[in-house]
Amino acid sequence: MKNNKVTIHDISKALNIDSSTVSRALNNSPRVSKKTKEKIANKANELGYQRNSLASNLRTNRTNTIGVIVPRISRHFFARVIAGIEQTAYEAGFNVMICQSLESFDREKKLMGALHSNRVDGILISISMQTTNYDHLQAYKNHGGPIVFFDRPCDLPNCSNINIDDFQASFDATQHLISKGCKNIAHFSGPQEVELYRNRKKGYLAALKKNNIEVNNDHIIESRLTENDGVASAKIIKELKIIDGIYAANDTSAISAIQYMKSINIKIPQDIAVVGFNNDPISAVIEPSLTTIDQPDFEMGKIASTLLLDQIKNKTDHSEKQSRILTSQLIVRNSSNT
Amino acid sequence: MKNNKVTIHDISKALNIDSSTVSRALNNSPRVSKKTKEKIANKANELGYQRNSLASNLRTNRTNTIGVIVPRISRHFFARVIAGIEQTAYEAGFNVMICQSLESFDREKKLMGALHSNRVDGILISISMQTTNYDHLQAYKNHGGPIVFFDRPCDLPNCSNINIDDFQASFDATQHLISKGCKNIAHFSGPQEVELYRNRKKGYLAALKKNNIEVNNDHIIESRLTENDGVASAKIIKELKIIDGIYAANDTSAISAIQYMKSINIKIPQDIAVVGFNNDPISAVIEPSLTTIDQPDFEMGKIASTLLLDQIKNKTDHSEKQSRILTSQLIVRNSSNT
DNA sequence: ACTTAAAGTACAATCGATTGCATTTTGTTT
DNA sequence: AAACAAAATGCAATCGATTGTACTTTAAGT
Repeated sequence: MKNNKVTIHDISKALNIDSSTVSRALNNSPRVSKKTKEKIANKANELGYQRNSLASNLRTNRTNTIGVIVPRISRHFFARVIAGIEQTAYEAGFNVMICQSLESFDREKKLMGALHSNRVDGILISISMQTTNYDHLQAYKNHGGPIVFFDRPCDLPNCSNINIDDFQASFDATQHLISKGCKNIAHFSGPQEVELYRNRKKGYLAALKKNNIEVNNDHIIESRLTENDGVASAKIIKELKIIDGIYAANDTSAISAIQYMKSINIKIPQDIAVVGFNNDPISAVIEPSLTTIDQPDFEMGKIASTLLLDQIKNKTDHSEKQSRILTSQLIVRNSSNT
Repeated sequence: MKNNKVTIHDISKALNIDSSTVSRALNNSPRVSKKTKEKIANKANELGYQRNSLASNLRTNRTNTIGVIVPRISRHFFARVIAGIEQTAYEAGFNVMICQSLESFDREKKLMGALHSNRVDGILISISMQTTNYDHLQAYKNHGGPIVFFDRPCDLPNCSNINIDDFQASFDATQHLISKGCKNIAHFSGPQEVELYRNRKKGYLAALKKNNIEVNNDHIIESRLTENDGVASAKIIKELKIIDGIYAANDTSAISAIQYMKSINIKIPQDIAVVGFNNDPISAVIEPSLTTIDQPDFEMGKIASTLLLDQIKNKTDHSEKQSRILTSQLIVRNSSNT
């Protein structure tokens, strides 16, 4: 009653047809007559045959599977990217293995190993915040297959990167606050090991400079941008007393900051205007609704996986880096609209 | 430079040691001397060897991988369940393949086939809304491995189900509205093919009955409970004119309904009190904050995967059904608190 | 030094599907 | 009916790792 896995040999025996013919029939090879194909298909169905991909992939040295590693699937942005990836992949007949690193370097390393070991044909990854060493990525690149990075840039040789222009987006966000009359704008920044956050900070700084506003390092608050960090950062802002605008490098921290500030009667946007980053669904619902940066998430997933699939198909080791920078958009809502 | 996959045979040749010994060494078998193990480990490292799981799994007939199918990974509830599943699985040395059906029966069928074909050792699934035929599940159960259902019940023979008591939770939610003085309570229900929604409806009906409130079928609005459905349902409510309470079978529809009602100046909870289901993060942020049912999502994932792993390990085909009903909790917030 | 048990290593079959090549069957042409 | 090309099927090696059994080396005991 158990372990009754059906193989092509079972079909082969049942019909007294060689297993090679069975295999070809199931793969719809033109070398098998229509009649035999039907017989085999029926028998396969009857026995409940399901191809053993392990065997098949071992033989063909192809899994038709791509691996995806994101920090956390529950984040709206990543969920949307994954949706884009899956759509493209499924259309191309590829399976997708989704994994989350939970921002842990160790986990990311293990996941890379597991994907490599499972011989996925390629990997799409948004590296964890802790990732500063790329050996595990290089190892897969050397002996595994192509890698395409998205969202969080990574300068591994010969690997494409799909990102938005974080610098520009941040510049726009900050400029927006300035144009709304903010004079002392704080910035909630993320871990500086992460290029993405460095770029966002640069955009913020550039906007200040452009407007001849002096940079005050006390106004740049660095954290991991979690919910708790948002509240903690808001407390610091409050102590500074002088802040009239916040540009947060993600919505999560911006939202919890808003909630905290509301609870202590700071008026938004009158006292302090706030701009976030990501356009999380929650940003449209909170009151006041949050001005934020909308990224082409779904499209990013589609482009990243298209690029990866191209590299997988053109085994021709051109592996030319084909980085793309997508444009994001400032969505002005009430948290910055006086 | 490419396709340079390293195998145990490469190591074997390089060291002039039989591949069987290499295999045993890499698996830390006691039959290989410490010295040889070291030599092999070093060489493996040097060559960038990564075990080919396809070959290994084919031989051992075990993948140490479980498959997970959820309707949509971006829903907070499912993301949390997955977190619980992954924690348990990783501790047990299992990999997890995450897939989303997007509520499509066809996709679910394909995913089951892919997981089966990849020989996952077992499957955890929350079936799609469209799923009323269970042949694809039975097929895997017959020739593949154990299945455990979570969240959405499914009565496949010999399969465990982990759910919350939807009836009781709904009863409590409705009773809460009644105790707050609501006389005409509407219910946003989901597709009636789905047992879960039938159960939630039953709980609603039971609470009315218990309080001698007559059931009015016009007050039960059936939909797929999407954001748009929430708005549409709210419009119907408005036309009824008489409704003073809504119990929605999910937060998504409740939240969009609240937003719509606010936009047309219906006061919540004064005019209409609202209770949702799921405790999405957004429910705490919306104003008024949403009274809802909190489910032990993370725990559900842990229990479901523990049960599955047990069945995988005890190959002893006991496969005794071990269903569990977890208790959920009503979280009272402002949308129902006058 | 010699036997013998224990430790370490090698041989060869195996998992299930694929595929180049060989062989058989079918069908067409004369 | 013979001849031959084309179509259909069969044979056997292969992918990379595992594992029962057989063999060789080491070490211990006397």
